[in-house]
Order: sequence, then C-alpha cells, then structure tokens
Amino acid sequence: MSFPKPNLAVDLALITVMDGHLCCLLMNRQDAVEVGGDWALPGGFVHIDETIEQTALRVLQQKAGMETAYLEQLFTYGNLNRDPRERVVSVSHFALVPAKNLAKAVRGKNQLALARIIVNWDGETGGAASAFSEKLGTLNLAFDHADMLGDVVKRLRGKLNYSDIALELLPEFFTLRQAQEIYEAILGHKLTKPAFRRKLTDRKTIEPTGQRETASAFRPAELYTRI
Amino acid sequence: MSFPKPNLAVDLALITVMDGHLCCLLMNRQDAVEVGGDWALPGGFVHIDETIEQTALRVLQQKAGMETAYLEQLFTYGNLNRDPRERVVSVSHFALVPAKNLAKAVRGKNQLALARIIVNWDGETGGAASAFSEKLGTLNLAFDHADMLGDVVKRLRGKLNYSDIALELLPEFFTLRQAQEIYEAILGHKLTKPAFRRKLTDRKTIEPTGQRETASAFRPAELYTRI
DNA sequence: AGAATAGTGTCTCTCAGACAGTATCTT
DNA sequence: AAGATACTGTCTGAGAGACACTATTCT
Repeated sequence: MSFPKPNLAVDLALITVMDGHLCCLLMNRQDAVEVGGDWALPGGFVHIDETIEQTALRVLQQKAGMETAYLEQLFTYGNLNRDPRERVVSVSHFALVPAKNLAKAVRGKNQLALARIIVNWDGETGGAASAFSEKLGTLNLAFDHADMLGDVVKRLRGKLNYSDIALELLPEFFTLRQAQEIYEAILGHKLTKPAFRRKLTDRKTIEPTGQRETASAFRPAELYTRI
Repeated sequence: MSFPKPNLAVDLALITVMDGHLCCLLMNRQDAVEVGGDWALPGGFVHIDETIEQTALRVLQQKAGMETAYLEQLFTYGNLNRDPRERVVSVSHFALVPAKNLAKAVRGKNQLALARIIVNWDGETGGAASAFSEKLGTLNLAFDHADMLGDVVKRLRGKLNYSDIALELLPEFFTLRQAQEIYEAILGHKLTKPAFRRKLTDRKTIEPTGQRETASAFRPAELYTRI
C-alpha cells in the first residue's frame, strides 16, 4: 500500500445513571481551539497489534482506570474534518458502568468530569446531544462527540425494549425501584410501576434474594440480583 | 503519527430477495489460498480524501455498476488476522437492491455471482452464514465474510419489526403478496396473510395505486407503491 | 363452471398501561 | 398510630395470530 492511510481510533462513551440522570465520563482538553471543544470522550489510536475491542479495553483501563465493563461497538465515524488537525476515523463504543464505580474513577482527577447527557428529542429519533455539569455548566464537546453521544442515547433507548443491558448499570444487589429509575433516566420519561415490575420479573434474568435494602426510610424493598 | 497504521477498508453486502431466497452479490477471487476462500464481498480501501460512506458508494459503483441504493453501515471488524496478508480493518455495510437491478448488474460478468445466504439459526440470535449457488454449489467465503453475512441477516431480521427497510427490496410497484415474500425470505419462516396485510397497510409508508398487476394467472392483485 | 388466488371479518390470546387497593416497614 | 413506600389485583384497550369466509379474475 503506497497511498496515505487515515488514522484509526476508538472513542469510548462511559455511561452511567446517577441521581436519575443519564451521565457520561468526559475528559478535559487543553487544545480546545484546535479540536472544537473543551471536553471529549476518552479515546485512543488502534495500534497495529491490537483488535478494535482491545483498543477499547485499553482506553477503559488507561483513561478511566477500570478493569472491565459491558462494552459494545456502536458506529464508525469517518467525516473528513471531524478532527481538524488530521484525518482520523473513529470507532465509537459505549460502556455501561454502575454509578459508584464511575464516580470512584472520577474522584480526585480534575481533568475528568461526570456530565449529564442532554437530548432534546423523544423516543428513538436521532440527533446530537449536549453535556451539562452542575459544577461547570454546559460543557463544550470536541470533534463530533455531540453526535456520538446522541447516537449512544438512541441505541440505548432502542435496546431497552428487547435486551437487559440496562441492568449492567445496577450494582450487584438492587431494588426494582432502582431498576425503574435507570430505565426512566435512559428513556427520558416516567414508567408505570406495575407494568415495569411485570416486565422485569417475567424475564428470567433477575431473581429475588429474600434480602431487603437497609438504611431506607419507611418500608424497605426486596433486593434482586442478576442470574 | 510515527507508528504503523492498520489499513482501513469497506466491505459491502449487496442484498436482494430472489425467488423467495435471501441473496447476496459475491465476487470471485484468484487469490483464494491466501485469503481463505474463493468468494468475497465487494470491497475497497478508504482513500484519504473519502468519507466511509463515499467509499461504500464508490464500491457500489465500481464493483457492482450501480449508481445508488439504500445503504447502511453495520459493524467494524478488526481481528488481527482477518486478512492473512496484512492488517486490514473493515467497515461492513449492507445495501438493499430490488432483484431485477442486482440481476442486471451480475449478468454477463462471470466473476460475479448472486448466491443464496444460508443461516442455520432462527430468530435474531447470531452466528455465521454460508453462501450457496444453484450453478456452483456452496461458495467458500474469504476473510471473515461468513461472519459479516451472518451479522447482516441478524440486523435485517431485527430491523424488520420496527422499520420499512424491506420495502427497499421491492420494485416501484408491487403487490402485498410480493412484500410478504420479502419478509418471509428475510425472517426464514412463513407469516399469516391478514396480520401481514394489516401491519403494512396501517403504516403510512405505502399506498394503493388502483392499478392491478398484469400477466398473472387468476385474479390479479392490486399494486401498491411507497409514499 | 371451476380453479386458484386476492382480500376481509372476526375471534381469541397476550401484553402493556392505568388505577386502586392491600401489605409492611420506620419513626 | 401515622405516614410513607412496597407490592399486587384487576380492568381495559391495542395488536398479532389463526381461521374461515367472500370476491374476483383467468382458463
């Protein structure tokens, strides 16, 4: 091959639900003027001896300090000027992480932020997203990462109906109310309790433990776990 | 960037339904021993001044002689030895083409074949596929193209429930019976007529023309068209 | 007329949403 | 006991599958 090749990278949206909000890990960039924004998804180039998935795992470990997570490839972005400095094609992924794990990864590192993902559309119809932090306000996203985040939300909403990926966002033991909060945060609207409970308990992927939550005001709910 | 980069390519599954069978365009290769099979999906490298989508369109034009088609990006394959000769990462796409158009593209070119896609699983659960031609028997697929074809079928089956992409496989004017054959070929099982008709006519994406098919034995069916 | 397909009416079953009720725990 | 939340019973309506029926066109 003698002709010049595009660079190949992986970008990673680390997703969680915290306090009822769909959130994402972002990294602060010093080269904001060049790349079009202050904040970006963690990413890295695909090395010659790495598969795409291995690159994603390496980014997960090096940039977020996490060993493992539910990881899924999403889409490959190849617009000519998505990185204004040079040609970079990027394979986006999302990772689903329980809130405590992601909060721990961010703690003490002020180049990392856990921002809310804001979308202004409903259902599964697409569009870009924006990022908002209580401390820092609206975060300006670099590259085409606003589009990437929008596509992540779209995919998550689409998959909720026919898969159990949302359970990846919960700790090992959880109440059905916690599960419902996860679904509501992703979908962006409220659900009715009885229907939600039936849907989840009818699937054979969770089971009651007989234990109950502790430190709750009023009646404690039963704890479930994934099978 | 000083480190070596992977090559970046696009592979294209040109899909149609012919005589009740889900089919795909394949190209004969002379380097079968090196690449692991006689037949491959048409593909090409992503040039430095091309988007991914532009590469896919160029492959569509150069390799299949078609100007345009419904085109969708599917998945990016990056296993280290998927091309035994050198490192190639490939972004797979599928294109949906009415049977007549694809048959016309193949006609007279004996390096091209229109092969049936064979899967041995049901529903939407994945796996690899194989290719079969009435004239040539089972076609040996190069690279990881058996996996790619399996993923194409999986995606198509998944999208049938909530989109109208199957209508891309029909000519401008078509009967509901023809539409049902398309759906049945993709899903791999029969559907019931009244339910299928309701589902299609309830969506606001097709409308009756008042015209009827010609040259049919017995009662001719009404022709519909996409809105 | 007969054959074969086009197209429809209706029953049932399942499932999700909605509401209202009962149960149980903490303060 | 009071209050707040966990959990459930049941009604209703939408939608898919199945079956049987009618309608239309060609030979």
